[in-house]
Amino acid sequence: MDVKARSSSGPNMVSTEEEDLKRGPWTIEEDFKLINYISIHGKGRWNSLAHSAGLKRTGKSCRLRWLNYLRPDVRRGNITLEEQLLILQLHSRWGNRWSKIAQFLPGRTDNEIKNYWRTRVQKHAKQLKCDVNSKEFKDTMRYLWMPRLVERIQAATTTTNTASTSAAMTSNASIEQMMLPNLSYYTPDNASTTASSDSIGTQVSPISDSIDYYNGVSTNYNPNHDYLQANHESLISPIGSYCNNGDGMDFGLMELNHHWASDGDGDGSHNLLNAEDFFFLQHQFNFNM
DNA sequence: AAGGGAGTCAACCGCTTTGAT
DNA sequence: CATCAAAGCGGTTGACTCCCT
Repeated sequence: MDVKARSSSGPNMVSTEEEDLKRGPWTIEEDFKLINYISIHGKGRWNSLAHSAGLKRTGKSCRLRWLNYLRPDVRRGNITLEEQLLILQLHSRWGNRWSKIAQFLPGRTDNEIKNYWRTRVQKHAKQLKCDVNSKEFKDTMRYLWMPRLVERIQAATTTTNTASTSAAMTSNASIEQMMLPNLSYYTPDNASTTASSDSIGTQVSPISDSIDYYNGVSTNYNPNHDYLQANHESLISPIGSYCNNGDGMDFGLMELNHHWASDGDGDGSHNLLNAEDFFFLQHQFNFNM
C-alpha cells in the first residue's frame, strides 16, 4: 500500500523531517517496536516515545495505534448483544460522546463504538429515510430495537437455564430494569475490573465468555497474528417487527414479543428487518414528518 | 470470472481541553 | 495569568473486503 501517497499529495508537506514521517497502516514491525518500547519504558509522552522507539510516526499516531489496537486490554470481535444494548442506551443519554460511552464498555474503544454507530445504526436510519437523531428513530430504538435486544439476551442466557423468558418486555420500564443495573455496575472507575470478570459479556455463544475473551485478547495482542479484521458480524437490525394499532405508531403499545418470538434462531446473526417492516416503517416515518 | 457497489474499519485531521512552566 | 505543547476527542477519509450481478 502506498502509505506516503496521501501525505505527499496533501497540502501540508514541507519540512524534510515531516516528509520522513510515515503515515497509513501500521506494519507488524512498527507494532513490535511500539509494544516492546512501552513494555520496557512505559508510555510517557507520545511524541518523545515515538522518537525514542525509532518510529517515524507522530506521537498522535502512536497513541492512537496503542489505544485502539495494541494495548493488551483491547477487546476485539463482535459487539455482543449486551454491548449493543448499552451503546443504544448510553447514546440516548449522551449522544456522540464516544469516549464516555466507551468507558462503560470494557475493552472497547471509542473508535470502535463510533464506527459501530455510524455503520450499523445510522444505516438503518438512512434506510428508513429519517434522521438518526429524530424522535421517530429514537422511539424505534427505544421501543423496538432495545426490547428486541433484551429479548435476545434473555433468550441467550436462559437457553442454558431453561428458565422462562417469556415475561413480556412490553413497557419501557422493562428495558430500564434490564439496563440500569448494568449502568450502575459499569462505572468508568470499575470498568476495567469488570472486564476481567466479564459480567458484561453475555455472548450468544454458549462457550465460556471468559475463555473467549481472554483468548481474543491474547490473540489480538500478538502482533504476529494475521491482522485480519474482527469477524464481520451481520448485525441485528434495530427493528424486528411491529404492531400497527391503526393510529400511527404508538410504539409503547406494541406487542413486541409476539412477532419477535417467531424469529427464533437466537444467534443474533441475521438481520431481523424484513421488507414489510421497512415498508411499514418508511411509510410511518414519512407520514409523521 | 470480472466488475461494481456497499459495508467496514483503521487511521488521519483539526479542534478543544488539559497540564506544565 | 499567559503561553505552549501534549493529549483527548469527534468527524471524516480512503483502502480493503465482501457480495451481488
